[in-house]
Amino acid sequence: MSEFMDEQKFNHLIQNVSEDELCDLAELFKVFGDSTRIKILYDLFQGAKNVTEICEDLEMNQSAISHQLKILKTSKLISSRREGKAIYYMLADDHVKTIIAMGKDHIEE
Amino acid sequence: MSEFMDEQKFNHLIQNVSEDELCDLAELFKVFGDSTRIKILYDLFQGAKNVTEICEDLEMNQSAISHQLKILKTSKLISSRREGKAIYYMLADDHVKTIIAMGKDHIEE
DNA sequence: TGTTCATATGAGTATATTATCATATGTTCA
DNA sequence: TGAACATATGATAATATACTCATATGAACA
Repeated sequence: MSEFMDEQKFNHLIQNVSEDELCDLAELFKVFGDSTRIKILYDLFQGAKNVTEICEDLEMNQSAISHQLKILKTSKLISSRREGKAIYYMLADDHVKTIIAMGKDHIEE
Repeated sequence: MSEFMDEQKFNHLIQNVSEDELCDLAELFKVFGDSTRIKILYDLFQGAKNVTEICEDLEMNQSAISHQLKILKTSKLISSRREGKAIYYMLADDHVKTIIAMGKDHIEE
């Protein structure tokens, strides 16, 4: 079925998805569906970064970044730890990379 | 790296993604980030359906569905064929199923 | 050709979203 | 403790989005 995924797990995942689960899925993808947020996520592919570093990388102001970091954290796509004055953000798990890779694979055709 | 994807292809996909490509990715995920659209896509997991059938399945009015079908088609997530008066829509390729499966896998944790 | 069925489309409205600005919170260190 | 740095947050304004309504387009068939 899929080029990338074990067929049994794949079939399990896409069977009998309830309306509520579909809404949760939409909420998840909505988080990926903003260029600022996806740039932050991609920036974190390099490893943990604090807010100031992310602001510099994206050339955006601190408040805008903080607002988006909050959304990413609420969706559990990133986690954070404090180090002195700075707060470091990092990807929560490999799903983020995988989902982005899937999207890219689609676009590349 | 990923549980689901060949490591070499995976690494290729996520390396050196340009800012423009990240914006395109955001645009793609934005399409998945609406509950009506994701319900339509999931409805089409069952196979090709015409507009009337989709309206009945989702219990939504025809105009709303047509508007969203247009967005899905523009993003090349679905394709269509005419059969007499009816127009049948179907998933454009397996990426749609894979991306949704990835999202579900993330949510299930 | 005119009527009916199926779908698409444009305009308008209500809602959601994002960035900015101002300011608050929290940490470090003199 | 107070100044400086790092981050978070609330309010606002601008923009984007999705649904509805009315209507247009297109196919089939009498």
